[in-house]
Amino acid sequence: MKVLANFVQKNGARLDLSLPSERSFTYNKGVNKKQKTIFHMDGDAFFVAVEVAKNPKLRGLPVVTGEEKGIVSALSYEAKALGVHRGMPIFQLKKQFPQVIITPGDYASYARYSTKMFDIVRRYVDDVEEYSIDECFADLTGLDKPLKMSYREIAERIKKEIIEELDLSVSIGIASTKVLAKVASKWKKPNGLTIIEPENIPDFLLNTSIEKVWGIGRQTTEFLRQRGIRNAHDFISKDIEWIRDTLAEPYEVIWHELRGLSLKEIDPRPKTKYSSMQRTRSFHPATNDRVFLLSQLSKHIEDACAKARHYELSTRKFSFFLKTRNFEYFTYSLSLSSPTNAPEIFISLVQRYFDEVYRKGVMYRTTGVNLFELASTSVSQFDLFGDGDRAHKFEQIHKQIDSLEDKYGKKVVYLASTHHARNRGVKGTEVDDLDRDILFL
DNA sequence: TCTGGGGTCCTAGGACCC
DNA sequence: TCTGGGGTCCTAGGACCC
Repeated sequence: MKVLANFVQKNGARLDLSLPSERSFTYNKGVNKKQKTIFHMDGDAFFVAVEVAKNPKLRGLPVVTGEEKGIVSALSYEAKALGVHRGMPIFQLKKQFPQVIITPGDYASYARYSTKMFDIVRRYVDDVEEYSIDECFADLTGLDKPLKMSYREIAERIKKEIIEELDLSVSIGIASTKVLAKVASKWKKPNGLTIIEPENIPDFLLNTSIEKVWGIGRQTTEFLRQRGIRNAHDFISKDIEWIRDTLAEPYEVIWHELRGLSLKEIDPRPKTKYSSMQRTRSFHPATNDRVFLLSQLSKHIEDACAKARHYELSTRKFSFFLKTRNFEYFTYSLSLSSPTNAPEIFISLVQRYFDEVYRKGVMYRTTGVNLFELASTSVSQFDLFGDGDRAHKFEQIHKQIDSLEDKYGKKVVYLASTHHARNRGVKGTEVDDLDRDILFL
């Protein structure tokens, strides 16, 4: 039995394994004064819904997206009703459910619809936190007066406008905290609107199993279940001291939020900056081909660096990893003397240290790279003494290539070390590709 | 020399999310 | 359910310092 690392230090002798004896919970009235009204909205089967909005002939049919990934990444309610589930391999889907319509993901469209959907919310409230492509939070506190509508009416208007203008349906939850608003929006799906009033918190939580709570995942669910905590109400019935002594700090925040005390702020700042970027790819069958694996890593670095340059971000820190057929990770982390976003620098390091993680007899299923601690590329960060000079030259070259590619379309130019990965499985195209592409390094 | 008590900074890796 | 890809945040513990 694996114990969650976060718990290791604290779950010594003093565990209380008993069930909470009292199942009644009284809402803390002191909190009422600063009662907030938090709104959470969640797109219903969003990716697939956009496919249907683009092509209404698909309405009412079992549809999934994710063809290019090889697994079902989103599915319509009709597909779900058949027994299709997220993560199901496409080949298996085809065999088992030949009637299901499979589409490739069209992320540009999803992003467009997402923006439009959030803009409708912004007609009513200025500060909207775009939590993911199909989910947002907003603080509606006090808006009922100036808008001369109840909170329910505001939510109904938003739903109506999204359906009429975008042909999409959403589910909305309203409660006094973000965690509760998430519980509410999940309560009825699709096309739901659920409001949790403070006095109804216990009822909702008694019917919310612990793993459904935002922030409580598989490991913590298992840990809590062993201690008799099955639903969210069991969780909030524990003393705060018990939570503090047994779990890590984020769970204390969840405990308060579930009781109605708002601690998680709405953060409306646009997420244009990334603090890390990663690129990974799995393949099957698993392989031990050293050249192939290196070439995959090269491609990942090239792609991640292209994105980093697009956002004008650089870093000194990066890592690469191989994942074995048995899902074991072997990671190698590196620090440079100065930040860069030139792939040549990272690739030469991967080539140098690859054998620190690679083993001859082992079969690998995934490769990946991670750039982290990304920061704005600053003009004045020349490193005249170290590797920075070399990196700087490459950065200049890439700047030129990037602007060329913007003009003439994507990926005309790529690194020679990536060639193998980009042409895998396409037979008889090698010569053509060499003709068309400019290779360097 | 077999031995402190503390602070800070960094890293690796885990858990979680969609 | 034999498991894709892209993120964020947290924390224990080591390194280093006085």
